[in-house]
Amino acid sequence: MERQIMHIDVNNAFLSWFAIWRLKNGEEIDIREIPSIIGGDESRRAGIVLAKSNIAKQFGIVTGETIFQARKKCPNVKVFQGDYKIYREYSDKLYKLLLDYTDKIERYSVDECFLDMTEYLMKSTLMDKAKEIRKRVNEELGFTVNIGLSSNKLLAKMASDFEKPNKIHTLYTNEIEEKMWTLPIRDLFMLGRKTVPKLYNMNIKTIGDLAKADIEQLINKFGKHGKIMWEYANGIDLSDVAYKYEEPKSIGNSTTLAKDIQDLESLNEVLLALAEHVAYRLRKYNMIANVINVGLRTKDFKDFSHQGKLYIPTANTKDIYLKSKELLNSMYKGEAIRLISLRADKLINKNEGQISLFNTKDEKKQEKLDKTLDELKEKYGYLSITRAGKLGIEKNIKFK
DNA sequence: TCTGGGGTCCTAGGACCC
DNA sequence: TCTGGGGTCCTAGGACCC
Repeated sequence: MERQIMHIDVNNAFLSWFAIWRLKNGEEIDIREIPSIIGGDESRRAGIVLAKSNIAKQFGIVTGETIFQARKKCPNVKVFQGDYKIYREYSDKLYKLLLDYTDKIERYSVDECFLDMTEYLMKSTLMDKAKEIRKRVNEELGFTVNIGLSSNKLLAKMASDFEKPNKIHTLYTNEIEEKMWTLPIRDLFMLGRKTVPKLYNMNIKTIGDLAKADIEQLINKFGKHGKIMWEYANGIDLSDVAYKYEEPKSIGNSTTLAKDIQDLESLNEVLLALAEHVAYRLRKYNMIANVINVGLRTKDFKDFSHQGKLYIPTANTKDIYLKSKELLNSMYKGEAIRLISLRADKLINKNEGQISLFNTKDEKKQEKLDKTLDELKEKYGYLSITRAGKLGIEKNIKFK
């Protein structure tokens, strides 16, 4: 039976949500009505455009470019910083509203959902439901969404990306040729800045060109990715709406440093702050890590990383810090570093991890210490009590 | 005051084993 | 004498997404 899939995408999510929040908190100006952007912190060298108003878009401002470039295009663009907590709050409101329609909802990101409506339609059509959802989101939550309708996730997602804002589009199999094959290949999901030029060199310029290309040749050149891009171009996607909770496979944090750092001691201090945060998040998920990965970005944007297995899977701050320090020290050759990252990988649920025979007294002590500190963080805020905080480096790093 | 941060998945090559 | 082949695990790097 043909599935009934809906993809919902919040228009200019970060900017719209921040606009509503401001209005609710007594601000007069609706930043959706002026040239405005949500951007990162320029003083911390994180000054990129994260979202833009429709008016800012008319000036040619695009997501991902620097705020510096955005200002050149529109000198009086207003820049706001936004807040992830606010985004989360509105994302949750949307999710709750959608639960009125189906519980088969995949939260693909903070501002995108897939809905499997196959078993929830009764007499009404998918289009009826989409219209109702759009209306209710407008009236009850105060923002707009684009909705894509089709028989699989890929096509629904492509559809929601058509004309914006506040629009509903269909992209059923019989519409692929007319609505999708005419688009340039860069519009196809999963084709990014590295692959598009390669396809151009093969004289594949539209999604239609790709759909009609020789699949064997694509697999030859791109491996598994070649098969997927050919299938997507032909509107083939058998994946299910992943509505069940899934445990994270990795948890990491990274930070762009306010200034390049060129000595190991200082890098180690930043690493401690990262370790503390990553381990804290692991414990909140009740997960333990088998592998630790440390990454560096040099001042000229060269990325490299080292990873290593832990002797015992853990979520202890100290153990994670010591492992990451070992990795950092083995890889660092004195470059000027712009960004440092720490990622806990190959995670398993703590309850699934075998009760370690090697669990030493010291580890139990660490676990207890971490637990105490976590409780204080819950009570008084994350930054109230950090090991790294003592070193005064928190101001270099931003945590939620 | 030029370029975020959090993720997932894939691949190539080396080590090691039989 | 002149160099297998399959399988698995591990690591570094990279592509892509929002």
